[in-house]
Amino acid sequence: MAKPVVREAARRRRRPTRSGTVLSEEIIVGTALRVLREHGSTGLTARRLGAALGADPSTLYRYFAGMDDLTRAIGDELMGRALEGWTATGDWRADLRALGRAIHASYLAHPQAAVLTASRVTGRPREIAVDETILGILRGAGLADAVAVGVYHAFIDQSLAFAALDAGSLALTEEARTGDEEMWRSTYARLPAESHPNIAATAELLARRMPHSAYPMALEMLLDHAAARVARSGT
Amino acid sequence: MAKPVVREAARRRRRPTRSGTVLSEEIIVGTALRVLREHGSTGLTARRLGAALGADPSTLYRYFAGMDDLTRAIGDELMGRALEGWTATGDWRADLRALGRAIHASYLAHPQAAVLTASRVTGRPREIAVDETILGILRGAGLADAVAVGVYHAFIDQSLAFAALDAGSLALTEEARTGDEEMWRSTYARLPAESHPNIAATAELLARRMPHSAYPMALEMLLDHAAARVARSGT
DNA sequence: AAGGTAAGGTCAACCCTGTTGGCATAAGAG
DNA sequence: CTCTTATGCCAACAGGGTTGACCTTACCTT
Repeated sequence: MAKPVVREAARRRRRPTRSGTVLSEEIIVGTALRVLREHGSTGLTARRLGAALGADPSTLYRYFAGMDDLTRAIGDELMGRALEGWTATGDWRADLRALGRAIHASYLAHPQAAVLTASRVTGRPREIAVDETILGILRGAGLADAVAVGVYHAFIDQSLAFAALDAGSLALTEEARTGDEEMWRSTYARLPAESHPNIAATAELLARRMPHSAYPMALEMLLDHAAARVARSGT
Repeated sequence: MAKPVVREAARRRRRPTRSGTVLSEEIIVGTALRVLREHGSTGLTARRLGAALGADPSTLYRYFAGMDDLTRAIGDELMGRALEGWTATGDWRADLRALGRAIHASYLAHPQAAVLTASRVTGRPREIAVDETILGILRGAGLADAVAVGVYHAFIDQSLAFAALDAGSLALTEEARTGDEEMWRSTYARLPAESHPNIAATAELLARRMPHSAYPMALEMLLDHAAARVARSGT
């Protein structure tokens, strides 16, 4: 690595780019989110981001080790925003539900960015803060460590996995205006009842439900499971 | 599109490539799976696949509209394999559990391919066959259509979402031998107890559990939920 | 069996991508 | 005020998907 990246905290000199803007990790990540929204999940390129920042593409390598490193920073930003829009109440079940929805919503607020990042563990500070919070809620509810870790694992993986999946269709819909509901109606509703009796019988219900996320339902299932464990540990 | 793709069924002439092999969608998809396994989830390129097939990269465009189209065909292949390794017994709960595990296992058998495809709905024939099967199991169990569609939605999305997530770490581990468990131990176990008391208290449990999939647990939660609905509908 | 049609393999070229080494310049330390 | 060096810029590299033109040969028709 000929050009070692300087940590944001240790950054001293702030030299403006040719177009006048002064860069920072924060500004770069924010601009990357905008570029992703405008150009789709595959539209974030070093050249395009450089142009959006008014800087040479290679300048990015002064702030991130590569596009992959930048991608993880974007993911951490979404995690951070999820935690910002959440406050503890003391009711573990309500808190966990709210946190799950906050994570899901934070990623879905930037579907194109979520597609890139949601299926990756970043190991960055704000993701770790979320993990700490979840474990705190579960242990605070009275679950034994082993059980808390199990529920935590299912919770975070489920939240991220659904965020990635749901963001995928959302981003796709916005990129190519195919209309997902239309796809369901056009593809699935046309299947003959002889070969696909079950799809044919439920085509209308499918078309109405599939464009929406199954995450809320999965989240409630997880909360039910956790509640059962909490009740058992209480006796 | 100057070169319209000929549907596989309508393909008449089978002209061997320069190196002698005769192409087909099946051979291309199979070779793509091999290339993915050998070169990682980002290692499937038109040029590399062409070389592996002993054909010019542009030949691929006679069979698929583009790399994206090929990607969806790969995903459908994995779905097809999942359904092949599954047989109905008549016990809805056992059948659904087995099918979920078959889907999950089929994708994880090709982690690099799964990363590319699991977060996408292909709308291709074998994916539709899986959907039809799931709905058949649930309706056969006696669930009302609206409930069956809801459980189906959660089931298929959960299975695909976890497949994508789990494949991600699996593919990553195989690509860059970083060792995911090591990452957990090195990053999370080092956090000071003052700032991260809950992670610190459960670090060992986390390191042991996080490298494994949370899908089995999530699947059982879904089956419990479905069983409750079946019981209610029976009364 | 001969001939025509076009499917399908090949080639060269296009513009895109991430990334890097060398260079220029100005910010901030002393 | 000077010096160091962080930081922005430039040019270039290898490799990516994709396409239009070309050629060859498998197959259908006669």
